[in-house]
Amino acid sequence: MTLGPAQRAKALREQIVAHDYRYYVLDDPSVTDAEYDALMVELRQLEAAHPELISPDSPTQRVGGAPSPEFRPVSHRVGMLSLDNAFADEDVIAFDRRAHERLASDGVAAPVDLLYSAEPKLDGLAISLYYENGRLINAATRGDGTTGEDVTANIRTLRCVPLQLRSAEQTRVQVPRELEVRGEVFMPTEGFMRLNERAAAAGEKVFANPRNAAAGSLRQLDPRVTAARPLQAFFYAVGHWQGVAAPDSHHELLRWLAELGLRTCPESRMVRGVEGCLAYYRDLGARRAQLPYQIDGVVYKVDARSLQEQLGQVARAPRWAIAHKFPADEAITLLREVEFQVGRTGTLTPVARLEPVVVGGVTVSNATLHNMDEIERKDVRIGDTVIVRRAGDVIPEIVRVVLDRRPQHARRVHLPESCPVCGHAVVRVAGEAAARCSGGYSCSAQRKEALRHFVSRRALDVEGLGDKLIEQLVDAELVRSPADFWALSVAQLSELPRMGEKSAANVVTALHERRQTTLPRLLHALGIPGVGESTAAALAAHFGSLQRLMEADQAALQAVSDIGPVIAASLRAYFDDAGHRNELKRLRDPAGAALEWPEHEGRKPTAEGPLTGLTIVITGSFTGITREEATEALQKLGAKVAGSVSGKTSLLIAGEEAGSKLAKAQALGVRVVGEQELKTLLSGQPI
DNA sequence: GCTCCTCGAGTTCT
DNA sequence: CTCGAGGAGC
Repeated sequence: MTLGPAQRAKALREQIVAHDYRYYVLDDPSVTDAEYDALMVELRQLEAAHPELISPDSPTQRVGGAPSPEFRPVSHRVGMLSLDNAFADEDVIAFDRRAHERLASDGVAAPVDLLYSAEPKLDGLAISLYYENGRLINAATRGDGTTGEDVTANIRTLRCVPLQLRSAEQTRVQVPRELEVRGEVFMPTEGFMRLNERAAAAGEKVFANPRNAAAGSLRQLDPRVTAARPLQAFFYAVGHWQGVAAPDSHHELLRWLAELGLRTCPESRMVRGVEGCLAYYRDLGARRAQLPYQIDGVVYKVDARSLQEQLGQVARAPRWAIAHKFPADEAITLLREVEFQVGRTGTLTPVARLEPVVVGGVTVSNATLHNMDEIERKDVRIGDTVIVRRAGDVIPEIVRVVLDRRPQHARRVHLPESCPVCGHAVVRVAGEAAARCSGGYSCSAQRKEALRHFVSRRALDVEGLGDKLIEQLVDAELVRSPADFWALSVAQLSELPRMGEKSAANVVTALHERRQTTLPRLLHALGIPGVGESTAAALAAHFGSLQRLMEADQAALQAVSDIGPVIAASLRAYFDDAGHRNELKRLRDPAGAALEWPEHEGRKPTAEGPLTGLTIVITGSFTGITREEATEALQKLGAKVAGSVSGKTSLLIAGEEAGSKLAKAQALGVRVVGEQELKTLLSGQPI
C-alpha cells in the first residue's frame, strides 16, 4: 500500500533526523551522502507540492523566514560564567588543593583523588540554546555572560543542532519540559581553509582564524550565508532545566545530552586526580595539531554534581572548574629589517619588520624591540630567524634568535647617529635606556606625536582628528603647534585629499566644542616630560590655576605629593621656555584658540567617603559601566584607585577577561571581587 | 642607600 | 601589557 503525502513526509523527516543523529552525535553514519541527499530532495518536493505539510521543525526549514534586521539582545536566565585560567601545572595543582581544602572545611568527605571530567577547550563561540518541550525556541551568543544576542535564525542552519530533541520514545532518558543548553560553535580547521581559499579566489577578504570565521558567520544578517558556512557545535553544559531529574555528574550529563540528540565532544574523558588532569593535558597537547578543530587548552570539571554544588562559585567563575591553557602560540620567522620610530618625546624605538607570520591566530609583521639594551640582550641581528610570541596574547614580542640559523650576512643593529625623520643628532644620556632625537619641536615626527597627544581622548578629546589627518595637516604646514588647530577653517580643511566639506565642518565643530576644557586635561595635553594624567590632576588640584602653577618655584612644586626634583625641574624648564609660554598665551587668547577652563582656589580636599583608606585596583571589563566610570565613582566615595596590584592593594575588582592583575592578586592573597560587589560598593553598602 | 610602588610612555592588530 | 624610572618610605 502507498502512504499518503502526510505520512510520507513524516517518515522522511524521521529518517533524516535519525541520520543526522547517527552522523553528528554517534559519529556513525549508516547511509551515504547521496542517499541522505535523495531523502532531502524527496521531502522538499513533497513539501513544495503540499505546502500545508511544512512544519517549522522540518529539516527543510533550517533556513527560514526573511533575513532578520538585527540581533536582538537576549538576557540569559542563568548567567553564563567564565572559567579561571591555569597556565602552568602548579596552577592546576593549586586549584585541586583549594577544592580539597574547601570541601574538607565544609566537612564533606571527598576521595583522595577527585574525579574530574576533562575536555578540550574549543576556540569558538559560546552559545546558549533554549528548548521547550523538545523544540528549539531560541539561540543566543554568550555576550557578556548576562546578555547575549539572538542568533536563532543562524543557529537553526547548523545541521548538527537539532531543531527537535529526540522524543521520549527514541531515547532512554526523559525529555525535559524546559532546557537551556550551552555549547561552543566552531569552524573545523579544514572547512576554514576551504572557505578562505574560496574567498581568496573570489577576491573577498579572508578570515584571520577559524574563531573569527565562526563569529563572522554567526553574525550574518542573511541565514542563507550562515547555512553555507561549515559550522559545527559541541554541547557541554546546562544552564537551566525543568521537568526532569538532573544527572548526578558531568560525564552523565554529557551522555544525557547526547541521548537527547545534542552533540558532545568525543574527546571528553574521566580522569583521576591532578595526575590524571595533567596526563590528559599532555596527551591532548601532543595531538593538538591532528585534531580537526582548534583548541586553546583543556577544561577540568569536578565530575560529581554534589561536589560542584558544595564548591559553588566565586565572582564570575565556578570553583569546580578551571581552564588549563596551552602555552602562548609561538612562531618562527625572518627579521627583515629594524627601523627606528620617533615618539612624542623624541624617543627612538627600534621596531622589527618581520616576514608576516600567523601567531595566535593573527598575522604579525611588526614587533617592538623597546631599546638598544634589549637588542643587545637578545643579540638580535638583521637577517636573523627569530621566535615571535604574543605577550599576554596581545602584543607581539621577539622571544629569542635561532642562532643555528644565523646567516653569514646577518647585520648588527646600529643606533642611527641622526634622527631618521629630521636629521638632528641622536643623543643617549648615560645610564638611560632610551635614545632621543634632539630635534625637539622642529622634528616633524615629534610634532605629529605631540599634536596627536594634545587632542587625544584623555587630553583635549577632540573627535575626528585622527592620525592620518594630523599627518596631512603637518605635512601641508597648516598646523605647527596645538593652537593652530583652532585657526583652521572649513575651506582649508576641505582642500585636503579625502576630505569633504561635511567632514571638514565636523572637525571644526569638534574643535569648537572642546574649547571649554579643564585644567587637568590641558596640563596633560601639553605633554610636559614626566607629567601624565595623574600628575596633571595632582598639579591642578594643588595650585588651582595655571597662573599659580607657572609662578611656583622648584620648592613649591616639590610640595605637591608625587612631585620630586626631577619632575619639578621638568616643569620649571617647560614654563621657562619662551616658546612654550607663547603657545600657552595663544591657547588662552580669546582672539586665538580661545580655550577656557574653570579655575579655583586650589588644593581641593580629597573626597572623604565610606571607602576612604582603601586602595582599589580595577581590571577587566564590566557590563553596565566602563572602567573609567567605575574609577571615578569609587574615587568620589573616597577610595584610592591604583593602576597595578601590589602588597598595598586592599581589593581587586575583576571583570570579564581579567588578565595578569588577577593572577598577581591571587598570588599576593589580595581579596578579589566581581562586578556584583562593585555595584554594591557604588550603592554605598559595604561588602 | 635600598626597596617597593606608581606613573609615564611606547606598542600591535582588528 | 610591559618596561623604565621617579618618588616615597624605611
